[in-house]
Amino acid sequence: MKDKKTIFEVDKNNEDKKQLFIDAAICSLANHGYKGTTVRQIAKYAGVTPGLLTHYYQGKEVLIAESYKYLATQFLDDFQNKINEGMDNPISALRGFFQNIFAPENLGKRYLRVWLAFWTLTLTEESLRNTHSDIYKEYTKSLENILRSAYIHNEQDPSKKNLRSLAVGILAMLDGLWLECCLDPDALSKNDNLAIIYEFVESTTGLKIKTN
Amino acid sequence: MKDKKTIFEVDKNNEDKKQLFIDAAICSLANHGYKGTTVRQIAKYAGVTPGLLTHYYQGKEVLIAESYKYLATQFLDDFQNKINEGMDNPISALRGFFQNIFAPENLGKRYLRVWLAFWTLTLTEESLRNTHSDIYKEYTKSLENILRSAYIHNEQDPSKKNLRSLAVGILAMLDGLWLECCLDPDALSKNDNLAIIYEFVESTTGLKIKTN
DNA sequence: AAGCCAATTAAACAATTGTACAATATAAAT
DNA sequence: ATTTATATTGTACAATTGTTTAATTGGCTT
Repeated sequence: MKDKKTIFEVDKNNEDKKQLFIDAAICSLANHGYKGTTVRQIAKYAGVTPGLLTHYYQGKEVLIAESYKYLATQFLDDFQNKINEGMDNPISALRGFFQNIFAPENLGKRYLRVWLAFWTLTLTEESLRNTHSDIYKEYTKSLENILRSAYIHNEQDPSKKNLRSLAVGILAMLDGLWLECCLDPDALSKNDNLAIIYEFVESTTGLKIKTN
Repeated sequence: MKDKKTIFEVDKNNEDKKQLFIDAAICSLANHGYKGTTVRQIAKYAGVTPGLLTHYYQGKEVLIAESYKYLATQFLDDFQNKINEGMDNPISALRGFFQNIFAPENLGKRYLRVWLAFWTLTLTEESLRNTHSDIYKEYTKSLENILRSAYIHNEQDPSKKNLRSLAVGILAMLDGLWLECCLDPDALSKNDNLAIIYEFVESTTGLKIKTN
């Protein structure tokens, strides 16, 4: 199996130059933040000369917007794939989802730098706002589906629950915990976070999540 | 009573110049984001010439760091004051706290711009990280205190609950909902948010929050 | 080999940035 | 009124920014 490329490394030999620039832009955002992500810095990660950027993209801002769409879509796809794989046991799929979020390789300043840059752009570029909105809707919908399956799996009636509110609440708490973790890595350990999430999810959904 | 100044307006006649610059910096961040917050823009909001900034602050970055400390501290103080006032009825104080967060005047892009800029700085400046860490600790502690009081007020035993986990979880969900609200104002209404929060808080704490 | 087209480079552009500094204004103290 | 110290301005500067453009490369077709 191909080893999974992280967003912190760029394959300079990538023949798809448009994708190469996206990889380089994300990598630069992760390592140097929005301010440090200059055309020259992106070009360095791409192993290319600054002037080439405008040959493939209308400009720097457009490239970063495309990078956002790419990364957000990729995250959603990953999520949905993992969920669909584990649909035979929705509860353990849910558990895997939570654990993955707080896995060390998905935390840290470098990830936060990327999302801070994207959120910042969302405030000014309408196309990004629409991208975010679309992805968020699908995200919640997918989580609703797992919850529904989990209820059925437990022979409970999902129709008695407000699945949407549950999904939105859970995602909000995940975002909040993740944000705090990145801002202050010493504040909460992975186990702290999981315990909090499990407790909240069990209380509100009535589903048994924790393993004994 | 003095009308409360928002972070979107600056009193150019303020004789305390150091504070004037802080107000101007925050105002600029709110209206133009980190990228648009130049020394010249800050000076314009302060009604002053760009050169004056280095006379009162070591540089632009230092000023913004000070602005963060000021605003974060102010928010914490406001929170603690309101809580202390309502300590005779902790449950309604809690309710007021929730409602205040999702009041229209505390939402919106302009607020998010400020915090995105600050969070971004937190990733590079250690002093800001410490400020954030300190304030967050006090924030959770205060929320723990309300919860404890609420239990006692209801003649329940607070020692049976993990107050810290509850507080951290609630704050995380608030942050997540607030963030999503700012990024996509159409996604969730104020009532949506409150319903979600109330439901989660009631389920996990066992306290009755909702009004009939 | 010759010619052509796209990819890529290298250099230059004007604009904007944060900051430094000498000149000037202001107010207080003598 | 003169001095002194501080507050403020206006300008200049070097550095960096995103982008443009002419020159150069490299591979493909004929």
